[in-house]
Formats: sequence, structure tokens, C-alpha cells
Amino acid sequence: MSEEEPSGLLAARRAKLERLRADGVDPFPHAYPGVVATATVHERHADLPDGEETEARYRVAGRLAARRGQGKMAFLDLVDRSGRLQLQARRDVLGEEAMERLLSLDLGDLIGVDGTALRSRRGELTLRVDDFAILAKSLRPPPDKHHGLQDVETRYRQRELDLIANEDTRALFLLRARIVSAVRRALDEAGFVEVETPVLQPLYGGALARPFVTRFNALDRDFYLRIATELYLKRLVVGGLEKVYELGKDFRNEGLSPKHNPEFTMVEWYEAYADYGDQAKRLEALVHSVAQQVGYEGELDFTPPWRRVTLRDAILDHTGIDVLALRSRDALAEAIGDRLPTEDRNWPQLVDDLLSKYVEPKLIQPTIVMDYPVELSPFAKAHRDPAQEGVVERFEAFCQGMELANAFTELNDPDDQRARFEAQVRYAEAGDEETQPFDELFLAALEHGMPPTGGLGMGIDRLVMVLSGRRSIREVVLFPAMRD
RNA sequence: GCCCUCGUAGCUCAACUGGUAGAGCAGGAGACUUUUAAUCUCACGGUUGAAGGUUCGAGUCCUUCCGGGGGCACCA
Repeated sequence: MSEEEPSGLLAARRAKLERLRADGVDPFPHAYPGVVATATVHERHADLPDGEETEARYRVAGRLAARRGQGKMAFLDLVDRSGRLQLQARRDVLGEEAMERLLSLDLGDLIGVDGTALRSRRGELTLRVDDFAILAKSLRPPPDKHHGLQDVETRYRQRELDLIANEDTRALFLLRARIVSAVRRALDEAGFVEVETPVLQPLYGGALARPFVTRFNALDRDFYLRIATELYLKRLVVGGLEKVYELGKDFRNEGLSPKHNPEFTMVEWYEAYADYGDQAKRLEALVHSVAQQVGYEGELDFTPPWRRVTLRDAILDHTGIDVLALRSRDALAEAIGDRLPTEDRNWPQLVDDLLSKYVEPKLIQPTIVMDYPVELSPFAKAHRDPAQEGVVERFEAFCQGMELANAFTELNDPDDQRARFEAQVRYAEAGDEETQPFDELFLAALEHGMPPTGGLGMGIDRLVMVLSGRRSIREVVLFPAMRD
């Protein structure tokens, strides 16, 4: 598979590959047992004084990241997942042949080293190379060893290069892994059972979004990639699993933005015999705990309780408009005036517009916005306070100017749920493309009886954005969606 | 889909009002036994995203297309 290589860089590496083979060295050996992390070597000799040598031998492996040649002695930097370790190669230790082979290595080659720990006169912990092996020859030049890889497009399209070249990228995705682990651990310890529900669904639901459509050949019909796990998880609560969660990918067929990737990771949990107030407490405690476990040190204060405000008051504070006093589309549109385009927007859409344009960007510290209009929330239970007519028990948590989580006291009255589906169908007939399709199987499940239940969904990518201070979801997704 | 903006060597970046593309790193040859972005010498490295156009002359100006980033729309 040859291609243009204007600088002859590929040819030079190919030539080295052939030279290795000619010398009887396998450039792609099968395994290299007994490797320890470079961080382990650093930990074991943290107190070694400058200029001191030891008898301690280690086998490490990783990518050759830098080289400082010196004729009869050379220093090399080896990078593995845990960090970086300096190697010292001496002609008098290795002998002529091995020294020449080591000096002919390219940056980017994967090597394994057996060596003896010492600390150089300049204070750098170093492994003197007693023996080494090429573990995989690199046939392409790596990114710049000092500047790393800066080109945003290449960083996203070839994330492996970003990970090779940029230590903060490695740290970020290790952080992401610890965040996901901590979320799972918190739910496991709280007695939730992790489940897996279908990604390929004959009918989508659980959120207001357009789905991806795919073809199921054997059944000769279209299926949908899930937009949420909500409805299947609630069927499991009906089934008696009581406390369930799923952490996985959802897919929404919508535009790209710094806050939206068409496939994203969501955790949803459902808890029998609990309400949305319980979920708010669980969310606060969980995020606070996760932040502590991963060593979050940013500006955001996750200490419970978070600020709470009703949606009505939040919009009133930021716009002067009382949406609950203006329950008709036209009255609300008139109050909005020319602040937002109101044509072709129905009442719930206008409320949502006010929230996302005037309130959401201002919510930097963690904030829980409670009590939404029923029209925006087809799966949330009506407010227990009869005075709160048209309002459901739902909250969204916001942080760093974006939505982090969405929760409600789940609607478990099957007749009410049926009426909500019917309302969604009416919105669809009026042209709304993001309505909730009618789900008879879900209704049948509710008719068997679902306990009072509180549920919550939280965007994992956004949690990682918040805890890492990243402003684009593409920074926290390994392979974000890109054009061909 | 619309608007703004960016695209130069493998990587990181230069190139005044249009004057014929340059450096560091990497790679090649060589020197060097404690370097830390090692240093030094020499040579090499380009379809300036693509295709057109204006001009005596285009990296630079214009048009279209491709891709990235930001914004709008869509959007949770």
C-alpha cells in the first residue's frame, strides 16, 4: 500500500525495517512478558539521591519519544500509559552491534527494555539499558516531539496520534474512564442493578428527538437506533427489578455543536418508591462524590445541596416573563415580542426557547431547575400540589451553562400516559418532528402496575466536560462524528 | 442548510501594500561518555486543501468545491 511520501520519510523507515529483518531481528515479535509501568519505577526510587545507582532491574515497554545522542552514550525517553522514563544507552554495556541497532531506532518505535535504575547527576530517574528489543517498528513519522499535535482536525480524526503526542489528551481520557467507573461504582453501591436494553428498536421513545433509521434485512423493515433507554428501563421496574440503571450510547439525529455529538453516552437510572426530590439528592451526592474521587479542583462547587429554582421563576428572573400566567401560545408569543422568533413555535417550544436562550447559558454553578409544564414532559407525573396545575414533577440540572441531567417523578398512571401520547400525536400532526411516538407495549406494561418511581438521565460526555473544564464535547469523545 | 473564519514540508510555525515559499523539530551523512527542546557541520525535504479566474507575475485578490473551527438554524 504505497503512497506519496514527499520527504522520503516512509522509505527511510521501510529501509530500516528491511535492515532489521536482514540482521535476523523480528521487527514485530509476538509478545514481551513481564513489563512493569514506568510509573512503578519512578515510585520505587522516588528517594534515590542524584548520581546514585541501584541494583534494581526492571522491564519496561513503550514508545520511543525522544533521543539525545552522545556518541558512546545516548539518552532516550520511553513513554507508556503511566508516563515517561529516561533511558541511558551505553556502548560499553550494550556492545557495538546492539548500540548501533539502538541508535538506528526511529522516534515512534515501540521498544522493550531490561534495565537498571539510577538517578543521573542532573536528578533524572533513569534506566540504564542492559538489553532491549524492538516490539513493533513504526513506519510513519510521529507528530512533533515538543509541540505535540495541534491540528484540531487531525487530533479528532486520528485520535491515536493525539494520544501519542499529547500527554494532556492521554490524561483526559484516563480521567473519563475514572469518571465512568466512579458513576458505576456509586450506583452499584447504592443497590442498583446494571442492565442492557436494546439499541436497535422497532419503536423509539423516551425523549423528544429525531432518530437514526436503519434497516433490519431479515425482518424487511426499518428499525431505529435508540434515542433513550427510558421506556425499556421502566418496563424493568414494572418487572420488579426496582432499582436499575444503564450506562451506554444513545443516538439522536441532529446537528453537531460543541455540546452535541449524534452518538453520546448517557446514564439513566430508575428507583422504585422514590420521587424526583430523591433523585435530586442522589444526583448531587453522586456528582459530588465522583468529583472528589477524580480529584476535581475547578471553580464549580458540587457540594450538596445545589441551588434550586422553579422553571417559572428562572424564566421570570431572566426575562420578566411569567410563562405560567401566559398559557396560550399567542399570549406568550406577544410577551416575547421580538426577543425570539415566535412564528411556527408552539407554547412548549416557546418555553423551551426561553429556557435555552436566556436561562441555561447563565447557569454556571450546579443548579436544579424544577417543575416543568406538562406539555414539555410526556413521561413526568403531575405535580402533587393541586395548585400547580399543568406542572409536572420534573427537574433539569444545569452546570457550566448547559444541561447535565433530567429527572422526574415518573408517570405511572397508564390512562394519563395514554393521554400524553395522544397529545404528542397531535403535536406531530401539527408538524413537530420531535414528538414521542405512541408505544402500546409501554402502556401495557404500565397497566400491569409500575410502582411510584423516580428516574434520572445524565449525559456522561457533559459530566466529563464539566469535570475536565473542556468546552467542546469533541474534546471528550475519543472519535467524534466528522464528515467523510 | 445559512453566515464568519481558517487550510503553507511528516509535525510546529514564518512569508509587508501581489514580486516567484523560509525556519525549528523530525528524517539522511558525520562529530561528541551524564544529556533534559542536548549541541555542532553538511546536504535533503513543497502540486501553499482542490479546480478555475484576474494579472507581466498569485501562498496573498476573485469564483466554485472539499475539510476544520465558531455562530445561526436544528438542537435537550
